Amino acid sequence: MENYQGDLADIVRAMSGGGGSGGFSGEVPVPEWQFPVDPVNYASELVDDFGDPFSTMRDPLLHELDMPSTGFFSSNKSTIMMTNSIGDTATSFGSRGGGDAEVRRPCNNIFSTMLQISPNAKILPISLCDSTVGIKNSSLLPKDMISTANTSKSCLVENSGVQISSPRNTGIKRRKSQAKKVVCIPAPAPANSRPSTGEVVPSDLWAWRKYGQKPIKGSPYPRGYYRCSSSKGCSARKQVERSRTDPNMLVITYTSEHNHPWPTQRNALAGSTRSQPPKNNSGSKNSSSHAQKETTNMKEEHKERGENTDNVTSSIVRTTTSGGQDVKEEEMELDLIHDKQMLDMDEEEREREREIGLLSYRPALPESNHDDFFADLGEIEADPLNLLFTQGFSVDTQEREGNRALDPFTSLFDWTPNNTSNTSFGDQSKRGL
DNA sequence: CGATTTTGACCGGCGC
DNA sequence: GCGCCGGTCAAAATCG
Repeated sequence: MENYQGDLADIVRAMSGGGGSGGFSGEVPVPEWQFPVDPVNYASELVDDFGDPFSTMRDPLLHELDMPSTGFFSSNKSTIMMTNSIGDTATSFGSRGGGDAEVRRPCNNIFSTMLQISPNAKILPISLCDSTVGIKNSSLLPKDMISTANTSKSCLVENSGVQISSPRNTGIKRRKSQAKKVVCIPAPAPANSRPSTGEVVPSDLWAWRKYGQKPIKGSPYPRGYYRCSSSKGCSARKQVERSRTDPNMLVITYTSEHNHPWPTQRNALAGSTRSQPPKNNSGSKNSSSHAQKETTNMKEEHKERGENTDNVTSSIVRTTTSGGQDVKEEEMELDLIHDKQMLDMDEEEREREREIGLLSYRPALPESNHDDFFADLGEIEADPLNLLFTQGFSVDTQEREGNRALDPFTSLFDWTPNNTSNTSFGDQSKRGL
């Protein structure tokens, strides 16, 4: 296994090549099956229009996820993208029986696994979460990529845990009868990078102000509560927590809608404007807070277990719900499906799933690079990532240039060295413009 | 000085 | 009714 810089290079190459116009396309042979369909046209199929109450919300992050030419993420509630950690092997998972999932393209990039579910498919996330099912149904998936499936699975299951499985949550949701949208993304930074808060949240164009943090029962990781500060009176909120099953993933739950357009200036800090913990611990607040303990413990735990906390994986699922009763029914149904799938496994399969769950994918990383991965990422940002986000994504560069003024995400991904103050993943200490 | 984070306290729903 | 728990409030600290 290569180190992460190498992996990232692969990722960039793969994505560029996959996009068909990337600068790296000539460097690495890209299998023809990587993009059997035109990415733009393909992505256009993913435009969500299923009556999703959030379809008009246009959350920048989610809009980002919709970026057609990137194939980066998909917020389509009927589409789940699973990616692996190295971007060199991929497959697509179908739901159990393969009936609901239409494998549109096996792909070979960082966002390697993408599948589109028929809008008619009633059961979405859980069935897709079942990595074992995917493995069973996939002849393309090497055994060593099982953990990749698990990474996604963990996330998706986490989604189910956040939004679906918890009876307590169901009560709360029913009480509030609020539509929620759950997004699972790879944690942009290892948990130990911000000891005081535990999380670095990928910023979007909204300005989020953190108004609370709570330890969540059953999860070693606290949950942060953010509200939109772009506009007074905006009721948009989000909750950010690290997936308890996959600490590499962040689960972001969006609640309510923005009642205002996107900020014209990017001052969004995604709830984390300070990259550095307080230098002076002698303040009235004890810096060795619960969150810090948690994240520190998590770091050490991962080290002990030899886990790579910097897994470059991503998985997105958007689950849109509205109305308490529907939510409850959906939750129950999904739980039943998942339980049934578990029951359907033979013992060996269950054992394998348990192993997967415990032993997530572990690329062999030089220990010295472990903690500094995202620092390294920042270093190479001006290189492949810059190319990635300023060029490599552009299947239709001219069109995107033309839309630049209208598309906040062109600036979001504009990680040019001269624009590092706007970078979100690596450095969130910078305030707004 | 304004914006933001931190964090303990408080509130309200739910289950027992 | 009580306790648990998630969500929110708000004062103090911090940062640029």
